[in-house]
This record gives sequence, C-alpha cells and structure tokens, in this order.
Amino acid sequence: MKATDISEVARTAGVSTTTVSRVINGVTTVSPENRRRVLVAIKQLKYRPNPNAQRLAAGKANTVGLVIPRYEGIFNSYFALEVIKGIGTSAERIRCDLLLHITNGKTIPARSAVDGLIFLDIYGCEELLDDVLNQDIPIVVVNHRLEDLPVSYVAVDNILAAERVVGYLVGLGHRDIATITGDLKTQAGLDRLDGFLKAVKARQLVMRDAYVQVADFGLPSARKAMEVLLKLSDRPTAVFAASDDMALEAIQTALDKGIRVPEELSVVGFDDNPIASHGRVPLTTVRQPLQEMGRQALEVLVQQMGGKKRNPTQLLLPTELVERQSCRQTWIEAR
Amino acid sequence: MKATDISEVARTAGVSTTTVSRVINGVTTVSPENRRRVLVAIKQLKYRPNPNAQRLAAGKANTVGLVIPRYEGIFNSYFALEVIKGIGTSAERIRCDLLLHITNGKTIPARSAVDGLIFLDIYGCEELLDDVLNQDIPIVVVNHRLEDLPVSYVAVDNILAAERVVGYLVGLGHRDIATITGDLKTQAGLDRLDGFLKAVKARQLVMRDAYVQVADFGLPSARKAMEVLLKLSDRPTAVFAASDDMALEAIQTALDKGIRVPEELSVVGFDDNPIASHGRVPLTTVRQPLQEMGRQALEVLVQQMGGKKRNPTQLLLPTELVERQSCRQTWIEAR
DNA sequence: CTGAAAGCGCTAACAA
DNA sequence: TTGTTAGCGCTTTCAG
Repeated sequence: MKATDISEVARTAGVSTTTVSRVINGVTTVSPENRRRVLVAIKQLKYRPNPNAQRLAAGKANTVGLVIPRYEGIFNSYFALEVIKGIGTSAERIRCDLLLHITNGKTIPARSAVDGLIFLDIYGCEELLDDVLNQDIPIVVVNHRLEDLPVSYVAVDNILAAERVVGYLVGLGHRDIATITGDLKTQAGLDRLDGFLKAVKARQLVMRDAYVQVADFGLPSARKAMEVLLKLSDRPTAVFAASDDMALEAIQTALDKGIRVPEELSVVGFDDNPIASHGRVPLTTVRQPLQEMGRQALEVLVQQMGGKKRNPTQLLLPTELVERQSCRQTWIEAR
Repeated sequence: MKATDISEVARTAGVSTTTVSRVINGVTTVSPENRRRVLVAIKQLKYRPNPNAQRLAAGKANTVGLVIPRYEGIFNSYFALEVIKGIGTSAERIRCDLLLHITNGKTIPARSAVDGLIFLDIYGCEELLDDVLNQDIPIVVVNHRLEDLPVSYVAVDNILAAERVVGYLVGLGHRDIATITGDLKTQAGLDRLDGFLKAVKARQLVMRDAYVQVADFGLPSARKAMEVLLKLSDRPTAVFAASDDMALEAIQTALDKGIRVPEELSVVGFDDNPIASHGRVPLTTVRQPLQEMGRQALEVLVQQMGGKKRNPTQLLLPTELVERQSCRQTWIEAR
C-alpha cells in the first residue's frame, strides 16, 4: 500500500508535476483550468504532499522547535503550559509545525529539522545557546532577558513588577516586608528578588536578612520559608512570594499556625494562576501575559525566519498588579 | 554558508557515503578502523545528518505526533501538562521527536511526517479517527476508551474510581451524596458520572435529581453547581467533584457561605493535583497516574510502529483514593 | 566488509 | 503559462 505521490496527481490531472507543485504552493502562474484539474485530482486521490520531501527539496522545514529545559521548576508550571498554549494556537494558525524538544541542556533539534527555535527559558541551557548562535539559526528566548547578547527575547519586567509589589504594600502601610524567592538559578527568580531588594532599599524599609527567604518555586521550600518567617520575633506584616503556588502554600502555612490572612499578614503572589484567585483567600498577585508571550515569541521568530529582521527584537511585556483579598492596611488611616 | 553533508564526511574519512551512513545508523558491518575514522570526521566537521533527507530516504519519520484537541477543558488542565511531560521525557529517552499538533478536530499531521500518533483525548476529533484508521497509521488514544474500535488506548477506569469514591463516602456514613460532574461531552466526565450513579443505585442511596449537578470542569460551573447544592432543603452531606479544581472551588464556595468542610460537608476530588493537597482543606481525591499514562502511551505506540503488535493494546491504569482531610464521618459510630 | 548507483518525493531554475 | 531536468541529503539494494 503505497501513498499516492505528486506524479500520480500530475498524471490524473494531465499536467506536469511542476504544475501540481505550483498549485500546492500557491504559485499564481497556473491557468485556472489547470488549477481546477489539479485540485480535483488531489481531492479525488486524497493526496497529501510528503513534508519530508518538501522540506528537503525546498530547504526549509516549516517547523519551529520548542525547546523546553527538563527542569521541574519550569517544565511543571502553569507558566509552561500557558506559553505552550500561546505558541501552539499561533502555530496552528500559520500552519507551521511545532517540534517539542525537552532537553537536558545538551541537545537541540537538528538544524535542518526546524526553521527556528523558541527556548522556553534557558535554565541549564546556557552552553547550548552558543551552539545555536554559531549555527545562524533564528531563535527567540522566552522568559529570559539576554541584553548583552544579540538574541531576541520575549519576557516580562520582573524587576519592575517586584518593585511595584513593594510599592503597593508600602502604600498599605507595611514597612516590614519579607519575600519568599523563586529558584535563584532562574533569571525570573533572581529578578523578582532584585526588584524587591531595590524597592526596599529605595524606600528605606526595615531590611533584615531573614526577610529574604530563598526558596525554589517548589511548595515544600515555600512552606519552610514561611515557617521561618513566622517564627521571627519581628515577624513581617507582609510577604511577597515569587509565584502563586508558593504564595498559596505560604498562606496555608500561616493559617495552619493560626495566623489570619490578610488580617495579620498580607501576601502577594506572582503569575495570576486561576487557582489562586479562587482559594480560601483570593490572592493579590502579578499577572503576566503568558499566552501573549508565546504568541509574540512565535511572531518575532517568524519575522526573523523571513529574514526581515537582522537585529534581535527584545520585548518586555507589561505585567499588572491584580488586587484581590490577600492584603490589608496595617494601620487605620488618618482621616 | 552551507551545512556539511555526508559526502564531505565520507571524503575526509576516506570512505564512501555508504560507510558513513552505516556508522550513523549503527550497522555493524563496518571495520573498526573505518568506524573510527568516520567518527573522527563527524566530530571534526561537527556533522549532523539532515533528518529530512533521512526520513525521506528511509521512509520513516522517527517522530510521533501528539495531537491535542483545541479544547480548554483538556488543553488547559493539569492533566494535559502531566501527560505531555510523561510522553516528552520518554520521547527524549528513545530519541524520537515529538510533533505537537493542536487541532480543531479537522487536521492531523501529514502521514509521512510521523510514524505514529498519540491523541490526548479525542474530544471533538471523532471524525478524524476514521481518517486515521483508514490511513493505517499507528495510533494510541489517551484518556478515552474505544472498546468497540480496534484502537489502542491508555486510560483509567473512571467508572470504577467513581464507584469507589461513593463506597468510601458511604463507609463514612454518608447517604446523601451529590456530584458535580465534568464536561459530559468528554468520556472521562461521563464515566465519572456513570460510576457515581451506578454506585448510588447499587447502594440504594438517596437520589434526587438535584444531586447531579452538571458542570464542565470549569471553575465557574463548579461554583454555580455548588451554590445550587447548598440551597437545597435536603442538602447533601458529601459531594464528589469530577476534578480537583472543581472540588477546590466547591469547598471555597461552601466556606464562603459559612459551611465548614469537612465538619458539615465532605468533598472528594479527582486528579490529585498537588495544589489541592496543600489548600485550606487538604483534599481527599482520586490519583491518576498521569505521567505514567503518557509513558505507556508512547510505549504502546512504539511497539505498534515496530510492527510487533497487530491487535490493539487497551490499557486501563489503576487509580488510587488518596485520603486527606476533606471528608468526615457523619455519625458517631457505635462502639 | 565496502562502494556504486538508484532512488525517496518534491521544488526550482531554466527553456520553451 | 508550462514542462524538462537537475538536484535536496540520505539510505539501500546489489555486486564485489
């Protein structure tokens, strides 16, 4: 049982394979009559071109590679699925295939299998990046700024977002603000901490070392961090967690110890994971346009693959503080 | 800038392209000396074979297509990411590429682009299935039993799982048990309801129509369902929600109305989403081996692609009731 | 154990 | 507007 090929279509349509190829690829120089006959033949034979042959002959893959670091923290997250979703639906629209490549930091799809690459973060893939850059393959990185490198990226201003969180909390009267960080090996984790620190310094808030609890985006680490914070003699009145998951876990930990949120402790998260907006305490958090990041990443990549852009596009998408009910004023305001 | 090709490798190794091809493909009939020289040349030239050419020449793609229905309920879920993860990590191990294809129910990857297909559920893709079956392309469906069709699947016994939930609840003394269903257009949703109904009947429990609240896996639908249940004059003492997300939302809804969980209302979920085990009320739920499903699906597919198996493999993986703290006895047991 | 040569199915000059 | 003719880069008989 052999699949029908282009020559068979050509034969039954009474034209050359070239003509068939032309109508398949939307080349306009085909007479309406011939086009019609080809179309009929294709339908009748249920012909579908062999993509491998197309790619080989045309020298382009019509595929973009989605490289995902095999790292729990990112792979496992709400973040990943949302971005994939954004990329996936866009890819479907422009009829381009998506090659999912989960990597241990050592491998990427073969050059000729893809026209371009999207990295979903580059945690653990730093060395790969050099390879890629040397291979002249179009690439865009999601969720990691690479300002000194000529690489396109689509990310979010985590520093600014964290600063805003602190500003918001200060506006509510908090001065003793702690943070539960993400994995500091990721840029997002690091930036969220940097922004926090920057704002704390700028506003000359109380800054104890213990107010920075290093965690790793994991639930257990968040719980541990929160337990430490709660035991502090000068317990913070507000906590900024670097992810919604961790924020939820932190709230849970506090509630377990009989500390009410937000009455006795304000908590802010990061992500705007829907599950967090519906919990016991609807979470005040930072919304990132995750699907949008995916969509834009693909768009930038496509432009680059089209050879339009020579210099990298570096995009910082806006975040938004979503106020819900996990924060509260610490004093009665003067009227 | 042209990529190095096999003939270049052959030249620098002083052998024919055939020999190079042999060492690449692990054919054993190559002298150790030649093998060494080829390997050296490959490394030196940083040669990587062109997959498209390989696929075309060899007639196999070394790629499996992962078809995901473009449907919020499945695409968006914890379920999807976990299964993808299972498939992805397995695929990485057996060095097979993964083509992610998000579909509206009308398209699948071209036959020659993949050696086989994994459907992540088939919601909205029922017609596609016929196409696939007519195309003699190896396929396995995840999360949907197709007992009357000669199609491999890897799923979970949702009916049995739901029955067990009811059994568990009855064991705690509940007789007024309601359910918040998933989307009944999905088999998983339907089965969970069927199992529930079956068990309720078998145990001759109270069964009011209002005890079956049809929802769709979405949070808003779950909330609405719960609100209806709570207003009932004969309010149920226990609720089985068809997903953890919905269960959480249900608990939240109850708490909002001042109804304590589990003291006044027991709730059971489905999935064992980690976020549910850490909430205000650690959720008693049904664990499904999601990653395992992905892994097994790929394994079954690979066997099928190898031509080993002619008849379909139909797997029902075990679930497990994870008891946490969202359920409670309704009466003081006699001693 | 090795290599020559014939494709795999399609695209793209180039000529007509 | 059309068809002829080379390839694209690799695998695979088949003969040696």
